[in-house]
Amino acid sequence: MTARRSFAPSTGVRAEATKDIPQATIDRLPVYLRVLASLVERGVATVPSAHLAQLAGVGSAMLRKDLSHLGSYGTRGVGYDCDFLLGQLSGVLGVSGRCPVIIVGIGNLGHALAGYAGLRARGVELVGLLDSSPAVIGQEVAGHLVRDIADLTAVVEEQDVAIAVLALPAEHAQAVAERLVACGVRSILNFAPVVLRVPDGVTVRRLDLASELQILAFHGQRREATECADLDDLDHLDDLLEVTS
Amino acid sequence: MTARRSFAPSTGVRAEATKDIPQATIDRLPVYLRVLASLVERGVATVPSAHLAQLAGVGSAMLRKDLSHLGSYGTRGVGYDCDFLLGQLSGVLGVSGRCPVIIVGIGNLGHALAGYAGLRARGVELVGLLDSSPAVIGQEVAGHLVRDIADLTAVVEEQDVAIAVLALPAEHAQAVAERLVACGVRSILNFAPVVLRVPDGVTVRRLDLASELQILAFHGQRREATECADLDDLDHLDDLLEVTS
DNA sequence: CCGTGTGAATTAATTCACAGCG
DNA sequence: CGCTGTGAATTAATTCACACGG
Repeated sequence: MTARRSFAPSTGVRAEATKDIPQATIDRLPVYLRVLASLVERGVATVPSAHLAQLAGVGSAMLRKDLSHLGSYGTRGVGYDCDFLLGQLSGVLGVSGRCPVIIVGIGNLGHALAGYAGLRARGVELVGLLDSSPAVIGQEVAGHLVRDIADLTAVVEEQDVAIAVLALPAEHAQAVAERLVACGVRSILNFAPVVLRVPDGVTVRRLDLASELQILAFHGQRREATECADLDDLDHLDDLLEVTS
Repeated sequence: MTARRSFAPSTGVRAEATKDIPQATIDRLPVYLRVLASLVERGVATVPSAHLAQLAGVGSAMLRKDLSHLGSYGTRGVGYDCDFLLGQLSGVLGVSGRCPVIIVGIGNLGHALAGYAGLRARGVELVGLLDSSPAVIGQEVAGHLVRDIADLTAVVEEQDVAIAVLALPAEHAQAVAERLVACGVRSILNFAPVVLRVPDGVTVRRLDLASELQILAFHGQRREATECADLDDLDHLDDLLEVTS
């Protein structure tokens, strides 16, 4: 057992709320964070909720409600201090300190994920790549040496890994997930198209290309159906006729 | 303008409901679909909601409520016919007919996505790869020739493309999205970390690695916080003590 | 004034609990 | 008798609308 992750971040954001923040809000914070980062980079000092909301693609009321769950960080009549809010959001999300991530499974997808340069800028640090295939072990990918999955425990403890990304075939995902949990990893991002069974207290998020496409297929289909219905609905003509009046 | 997507799928599932199905339900259908496929493959004929729910990682009440939005497809005292339900779900999602997809941006990620073999089995068909870089155009990737993005309109019309996957750098995503919309594509899966601005009637889903990791970071952090609180809460000892009693 | 923060109202999603069918 | 389908109850999320501070 090595030192657990550095306990309290430097910023003044701490236990405060962190609890009872709605999940739906949490899901949107990364978007706000990214938009803020781009504003700061462009030298914008302060931004009103309406503008920030527009950039994030949400309504301004919702944005204000979301932020109100973290505290009162705005100035009435002005808006939010970009720099300050950026720091607050980072703190709440837990990416203001060290946030070490490993990728397990260095196939096509693992390769691509490892090569995604934007991670560091967004507060998470890639600290290890693991695979079981001798064909990959020992290779260097994105500046990291691919290690044997047999070394999993060692890597997790050395680096105090917080999150593991699973980018491996569906049939191995459950077994690897169990090993991760046994090593103490409690957050898993699963790219394999299976539902992982994990004990309480472990958080899993699943990202599945095919599922997303199927959901989009539904919307596409529904749209065609309602378009058909619209042909019966001649109100559209009013818009055209008003031009002549 | 070429023939629009084949109008009505062969199955008896059609306009029926399709409307007023809650979004949260739609988001879960792909999971049910995959679990059912695996049951059918294993020769299971019929499955009760409790079992199906367990495999899908949801509560049985929710599963039944979800299915009830599509119709009454179960048999009381028995459960659901796997084969039949599979067909119904495919129909509702719109993957029982042709569902042609293109990938725009054949970098590391696009490569990996193109190579994902599971798509066909899940009802969507990869029909084209596009990129703007001469270094990639003309190469064969996953059995498809990479075409010039200048041919976008041609490809979309030839193949009657329903969905486009964006796997390109953030700075190009908005421009390409606009071109897609102009070509008539109304469903976009966006892997770039930007919020796309699209007209009403176009559906965009965003998949962002960094955002997902940040959300997991939040949960990891919150867990540590509550664990600390638990140190004050000595009830755990009861469990240990009971062994001796 | 302008824009935040927030109660109150609305709408969506989940869970409960049980009537009723095979 | 077991399991579906569903109203009713609960809980979560979103939107409204406006009081209040800078």
